[in-house]
Amino acid sequence: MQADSSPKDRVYATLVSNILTLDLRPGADLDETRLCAEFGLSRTPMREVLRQLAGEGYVTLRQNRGAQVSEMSQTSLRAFFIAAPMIYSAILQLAATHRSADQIDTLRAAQAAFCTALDDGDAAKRALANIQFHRVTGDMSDNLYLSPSFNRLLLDHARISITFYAPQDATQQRNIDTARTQHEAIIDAIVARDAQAAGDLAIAHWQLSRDEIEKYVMPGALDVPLGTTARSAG
Amino acid sequence: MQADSSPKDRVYATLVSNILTLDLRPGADLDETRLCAEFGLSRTPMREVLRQLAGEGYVTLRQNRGAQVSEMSQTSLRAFFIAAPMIYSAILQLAATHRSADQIDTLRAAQAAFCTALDDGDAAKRALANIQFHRVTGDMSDNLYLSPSFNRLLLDHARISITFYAPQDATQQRNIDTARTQHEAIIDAIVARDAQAAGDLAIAHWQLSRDEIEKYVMPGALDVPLGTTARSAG
DNA sequence: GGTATTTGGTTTGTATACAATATGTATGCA
DNA sequence: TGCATACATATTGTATACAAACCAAATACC
Repeated sequence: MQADSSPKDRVYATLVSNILTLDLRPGADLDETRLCAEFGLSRTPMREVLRQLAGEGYVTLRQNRGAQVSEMSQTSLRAFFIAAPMIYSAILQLAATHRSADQIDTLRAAQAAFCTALDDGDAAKRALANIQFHRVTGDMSDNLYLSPSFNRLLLDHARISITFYAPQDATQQRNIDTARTQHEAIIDAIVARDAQAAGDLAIAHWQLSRDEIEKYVMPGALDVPLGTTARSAG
Repeated sequence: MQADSSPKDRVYATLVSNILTLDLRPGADLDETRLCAEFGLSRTPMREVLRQLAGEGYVTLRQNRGAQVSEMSQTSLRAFFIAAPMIYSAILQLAATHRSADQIDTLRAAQAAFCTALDDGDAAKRALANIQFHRVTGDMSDNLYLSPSFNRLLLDHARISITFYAPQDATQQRNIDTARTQHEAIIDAIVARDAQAAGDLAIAHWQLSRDEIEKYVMPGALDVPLGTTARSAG
C-alpha cells in the first residue's frame, strides 16, 4: 500500500503478501515472538502491525491467544459470491466517473505488470498483480465507504483464486487470456468515462472468476477448508 | 461491540461513543499521553486501541504526528450518498434471509431502546440507539464482506445525523416518528423473511435521512466542515 | 484406569525507560 | 523587516522488563 519507509511498513507489506499468496495459510497461528525474531523487530511495533492487519481483515485477534490468519470457509464463500459483483460493479462505475489522468497511467502500469505476471506462470504472482490492478480502480473510485469492503473482497479473491487454480486446466488457461482482455476493456471504459460499460465489464469479469471457482465448489465438498485444496494438488 | 471485560475495551467503547456523538469532533487531535492520563491506561495498550479505531475508520493515524478523529467533508458526503442506499439495501435483504430467532429478540430490544431514546430527546443518544438497531441488522446479514463498509457508513451516518439535527424543525420531528414506524416495518419484514420488502424499506428509510441531510447541504456551503454546523447553531 | 487438580512453562498484556522525529521559537544574517 | 537556520521542547516510535493469563503435562485422588 504505502512506501517501505519504516521497517514496520516492510513487515506489514511482507505479511500482507504472504497472507495473500497463502504462504501464510488461513488459520495459521502467528506467534509474536517468532515474527519479531524473523523480522528483527520488537514486540511493541509488531503487535501494532498485527492490529492493523486485523483491522483490514487479514488476521483475527483472540484475547490472550494471539493472532491467526483469517479463515475462509464455505459460509464465507457464499457471502463472497453475494457481495463481490455488487461492490465490484459499483467500484468500476465510480472509477470511470472519478478517475484522474495520473491514475490512468498508474492503471496502465498495473496492467503491464499483470501481463508480465501472466507470462511468468506463477499463480501467486498473478493473483498479486491482479489485485494491484483492481486496487488502482479502487483508488480511482475514491469512495471512502465502499473501499473497506472492496479491499476485504480483494484479499479473499486472491486467496480463493490461488486455492482453486489448476495449472493443467485448459479452460483456465483460456480464461487467463480473457481476463487480460477484460482488463484492457476496463481501462478503455474508464478512460472514456463510460460508467455503464465499466459496470457491465465488472460483472463480466466477475462471472469469469465465479465460473472458475464454482467448478471446484461441489455440494459434497462442503467442509473442505479453503486455502488448502489447490496447493497440495499442484 | 463486545463486553467491557478489560479496561482496554472500556476505553475503546468510550472513545467510539465520544466520536459517534461528536463529543470528539472530526479532526480533533488525540494526544496519547493525555488519553492515558484520562483513562488510567498505559501508552502501549492505548496505542493499540487507537490502531484498532483507525482500522475501523474512527480515527486516522499520521506518521509521527499522532491520531486525529477522522474528518468528514462535502466530498465524503457525496461518497456517502452513493454508498449508503446500496449497502443498506443489501444488508437488510440479507438480514431478512439469514436472521435467527435469537437475533430477532435482540433487534426488538434494540428497537425498544431506540423508542426510549426518541422520547428522551437527546440527539446523540438517539443516533447511538439508531446505530445499535442497525448494527443488529448487520449482524443478521452475516456477510463478512459487506460489514466493513456497513459499519463505516453507520459511523458517519450517526455523525451526520447529529450534525444536521435541528430540534426546532417540525418536519424533522415528524420524520423521527416515521423512522420509528419504519423500524417496526423492518422488523416485520425480517421476521417474515421477506427480503424484497426489507430491501425496499431500506431505501425508504434511507430516503428519510437523505432528505433531512439535503435540506442543510446547499451548493453554496461547499467548504463548511461537517461535524461543526448544527452544534454551534443549536 | 479414568478424571480432576495442581504446577510448570509458554505466551500474551502492560508499564516504563529510552531513542528518534517533528514542531515552534529564537536568533542571526541579508 | 523578512527569511533561513539552529536549537529547545514536546510528542511519537521502539525496546525491554515485568505481570497476568492460558495451556499442557504430570500427579494425586476417586
